[in-house]
Amino acid sequence: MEITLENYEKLKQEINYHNYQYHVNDAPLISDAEFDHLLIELREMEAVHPEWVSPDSPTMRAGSVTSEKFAKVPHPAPVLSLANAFNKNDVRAWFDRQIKTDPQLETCAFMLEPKIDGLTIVLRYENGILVQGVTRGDGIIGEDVTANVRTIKSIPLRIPVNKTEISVPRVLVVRGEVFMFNSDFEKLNEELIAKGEKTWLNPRNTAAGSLRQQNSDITAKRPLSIYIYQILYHEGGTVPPTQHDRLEYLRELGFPVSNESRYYNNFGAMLEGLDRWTEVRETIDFDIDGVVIKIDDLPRAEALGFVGKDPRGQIALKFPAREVTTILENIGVNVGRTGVLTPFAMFEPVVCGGVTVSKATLHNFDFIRDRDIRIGDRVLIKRAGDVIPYVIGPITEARKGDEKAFTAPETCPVCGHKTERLEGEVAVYCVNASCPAQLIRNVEHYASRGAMDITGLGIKVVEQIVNADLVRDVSDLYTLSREALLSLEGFADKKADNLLDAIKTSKKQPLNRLLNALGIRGVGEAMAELLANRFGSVDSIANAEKETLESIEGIGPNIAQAIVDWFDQDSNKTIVERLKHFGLDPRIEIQSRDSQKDLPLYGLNIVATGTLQAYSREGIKALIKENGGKSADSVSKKTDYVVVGDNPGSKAEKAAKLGIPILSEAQLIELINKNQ
DNA sequence: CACCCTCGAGTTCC
DNA sequence: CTCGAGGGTG
Repeated sequence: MEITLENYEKLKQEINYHNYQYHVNDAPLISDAEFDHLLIELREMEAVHPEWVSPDSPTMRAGSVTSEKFAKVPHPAPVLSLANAFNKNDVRAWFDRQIKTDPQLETCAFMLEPKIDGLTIVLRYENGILVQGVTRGDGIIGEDVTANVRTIKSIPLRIPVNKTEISVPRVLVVRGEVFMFNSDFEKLNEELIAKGEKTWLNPRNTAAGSLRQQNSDITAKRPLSIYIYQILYHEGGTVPPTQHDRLEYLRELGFPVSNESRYYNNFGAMLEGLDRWTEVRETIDFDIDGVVIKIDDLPRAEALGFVGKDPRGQIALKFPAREVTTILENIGVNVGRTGVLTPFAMFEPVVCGGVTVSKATLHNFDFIRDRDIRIGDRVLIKRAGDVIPYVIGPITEARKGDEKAFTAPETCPVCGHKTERLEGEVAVYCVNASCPAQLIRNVEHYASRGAMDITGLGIKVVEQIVNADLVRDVSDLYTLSREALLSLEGFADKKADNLLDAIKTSKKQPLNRLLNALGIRGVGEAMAELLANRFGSVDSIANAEKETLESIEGIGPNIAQAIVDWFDQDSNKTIVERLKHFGLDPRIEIQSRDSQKDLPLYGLNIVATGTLQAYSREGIKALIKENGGKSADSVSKKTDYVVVGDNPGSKAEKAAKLGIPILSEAQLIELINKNQ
């Protein structure tokens, strides 16, 4: 059965009905085996969507749960869930409702706390000794995982940990969230990779799996952490009546308590305080899926009562999910300009990080095999750097058995030619030199921004002119006539003229751009620039010996060979000749190293990131190079400065981590002027 | 030879 | 952004 909320509810009802027939009417309609099968299916759905599980789920019923792994333990007080808010308006509406019930709340104080993406755990202390650790379960009854909980090093086995003067209630039951720090998670996965074992999908997944280990020795090896945030129950002694004092009290007893919680003495301040969390989410070392807003005065909050299972005195402001699951419907294959076949995932559209995504690259066929991704799988998706969708891996627990493995196609999906896998390479190639897909991608690359920068010649138009047989290689672009373009769909005078104009203008592009545009294997923006500065013309590169090329720093035997091979091919010789014939033969003065020496940025590696004000990305790179600096695209230890604009991404973070000085645009210009 | 860095190539959505 | 491959270094 497909995993949808509708099916889930239907299945739940069905099971509850059979349960009733069996236990109440004593007249079962189906066999025990069939009943168990339904339960298993339900549990699979719940494994994928834990958020669907409500107390009326048959899997939550004590005794009916077939999992015999852990003993059932009733909680001393309900372990409640929270109502959700998705924006500040929801928060306001929530508070307005509470004021109606209790007008004196108008001036009340609040706590904001991280809503950690982990697993709720309830810890029971008797006479200061940890006696039991229980999962949340349905909120009424949980599972005894004491042995596993004991292995979490930050959980005190005895309280108070060091301040003996604090009195502890005879029985103290606290609630916390078990999770894994992102850094610990990454380290764990690195170790698994080193051992060649399967990696975990995400910290939450790992924490959940670790806590449900039968063998607590395994749990002990997992770097689990916990933050405590609630006193669920106590017998004897007194506990502070406000949330912020309680957190302080818990901290003094020796419990780990998050440092991110904040106190606000009125609603307006709290509302403003919510803004802080966007940044907190970025910077802290653990995943949070929201902020919990709590009325600080706990007796008052409790007096508000409940909506269903949710206490009215608290609400969770949920962030848009960054990681979501969806069904992998199919795997498609693209053909790149080099002939590389690249698989991509087509999945049921889902909202991830605020936008709907339906496709993501799968990089290569080994990636699919190594992660064991199958068509029909429920897969975990995230937006890498919050932009590009990325398939983390399959949720194997949700498998039903009809998922299909995927293997690299033996023929090109576009031209049908046999594919090949080169020795020692991961990529699978379509080796047909005249594969139309390759031609289209090739022309697209030629016209692209880093290359000849022909505006108006995007993938769609390239497809049109190639399919109409107007262009068989890039040199044909310069033979395009107005009439021919006008015969294409969507082309009128204006569009045709603009395109012809842009093509004509491209004849004046400098040597480095033309070299990049040719699409020689291994020669991109950076290599093209290197070659241009060393050789000065296309001909001089074409005539260069392999050894000469190899002697250049940054060019090794492979790239040197690729360059020689490219210029050896007759079809390419023709292209170069024709381009020259149409007036494309850029030359530049060969640069010696010494001529750069006096420039203000000589010897400096500079990376630009974020949206800049005065310069475009291209512009700032040119500025850096004009002044003798090197402009790279990624930050490393060798980077001297990072120029940061608005909305910087991970590069700015990495720079901060490595202690690399950060410059604004203005500071860069200052640096240039100062050194002149 | 292992490791780090850089580059190239393919990619998503608005 | 991610991955693979090429190049350089200790």
